[in-house]
Amino acid sequence: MHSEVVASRSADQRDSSRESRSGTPQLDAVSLAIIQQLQEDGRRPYAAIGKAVGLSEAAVRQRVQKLLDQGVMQIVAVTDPLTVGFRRQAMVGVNVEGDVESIADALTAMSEVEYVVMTAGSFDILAEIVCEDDDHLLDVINKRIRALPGVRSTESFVYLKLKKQTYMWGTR
Amino acid sequence: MHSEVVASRSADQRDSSRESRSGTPQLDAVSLAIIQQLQEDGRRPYAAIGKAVGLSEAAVRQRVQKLLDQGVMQIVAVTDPLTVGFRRQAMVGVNVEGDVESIADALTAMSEVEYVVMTAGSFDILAEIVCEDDDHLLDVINKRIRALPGVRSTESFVYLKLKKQTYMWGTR
DNA sequence: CGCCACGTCTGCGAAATCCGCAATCCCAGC
DNA sequence: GCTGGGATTGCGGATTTCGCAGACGTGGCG
Repeated sequence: MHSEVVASRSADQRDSSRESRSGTPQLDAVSLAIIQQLQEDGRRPYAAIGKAVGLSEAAVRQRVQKLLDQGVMQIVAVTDPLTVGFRRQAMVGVNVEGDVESIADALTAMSEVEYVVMTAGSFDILAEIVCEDDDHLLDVINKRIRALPGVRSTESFVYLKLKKQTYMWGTR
Repeated sequence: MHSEVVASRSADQRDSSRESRSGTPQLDAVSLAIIQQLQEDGRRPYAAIGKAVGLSEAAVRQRVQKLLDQGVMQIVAVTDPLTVGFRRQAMVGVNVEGDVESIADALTAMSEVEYVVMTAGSFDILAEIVCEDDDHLLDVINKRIRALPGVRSTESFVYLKLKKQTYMWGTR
């Protein structure tokens, strides 16, 4: 009933030969299993997680703390923006002349911008915007984003209906 | 030190005149403050939250449980896909002929698709895809998405660099 | 007005959980 | 074979969670 993870106890928690280029350590099967548990319920007690992954309560606690410290995961409350009073959302595609990264940084600094990613394709940057109403959205796009020096053009996609949003990376 | 929320105790926790059209109840200031606390740390103890928002431990516990039951928020672990072994991500814009929603549903059913939203603009649907490698990504886009009957065209934006991703709705 | 129903808040004791720490184990290097 | 570092375990003590009974405030109704 517990989908026990075997993983030959205390194998390679951090095998330095498997570091990704960004310096982020790879995760072993046990840590992955711990993350999965916490993706189902971020408040699940350490003892319960330990039983599921085959580790003691203290060991789970230690690994969770390390994962948090390393920034591999965070345990947070996520909400539906609509119920929290944000009624307009949009994805904005941005084309840039000159330094793309500095524009991306400028977008990152805006509190209405939830999500910024540099892409390959017909946009240089995609940014998701969360606003309270149409006026607010219009203001952010036309007055603030298009005003940035280096922004050549933008294209907006106003959200009509959010169909799916999961946080289950690795739970497949 | 605690940014106390006053809120004239036991005022309108759920004022039925302020229901949004979707039937989701509006949140009062105290619940919002609780959510903010949990957005900073999803495992923060109820007593600490209570001190911050001016409520007893039991009351906070009750409200959090209700927020979870109502689906207003969820407390989960979120990770950086890269560190969990997903090396390719892309946003895909989809154009549809016929029923948009049924295509959106089909995308929603795919485990590689993290995010599906119906939009106004030059795409009918935006979908975010999380894959293990290029082959996997290619397979999902060309074999699975473009094969859906009703999909007229797609345009892909492969992620080069994720600059920002927050879960702080309402914390502004 | 009195009364009741309903929802929320509080206080409190019992059970479960979290936390820190010292001891142990395991592997790699010398 | 010995040693060092990291991971794990076991264990009390402090803290937190949990369930529940009682209090409080509001609104409906005879």
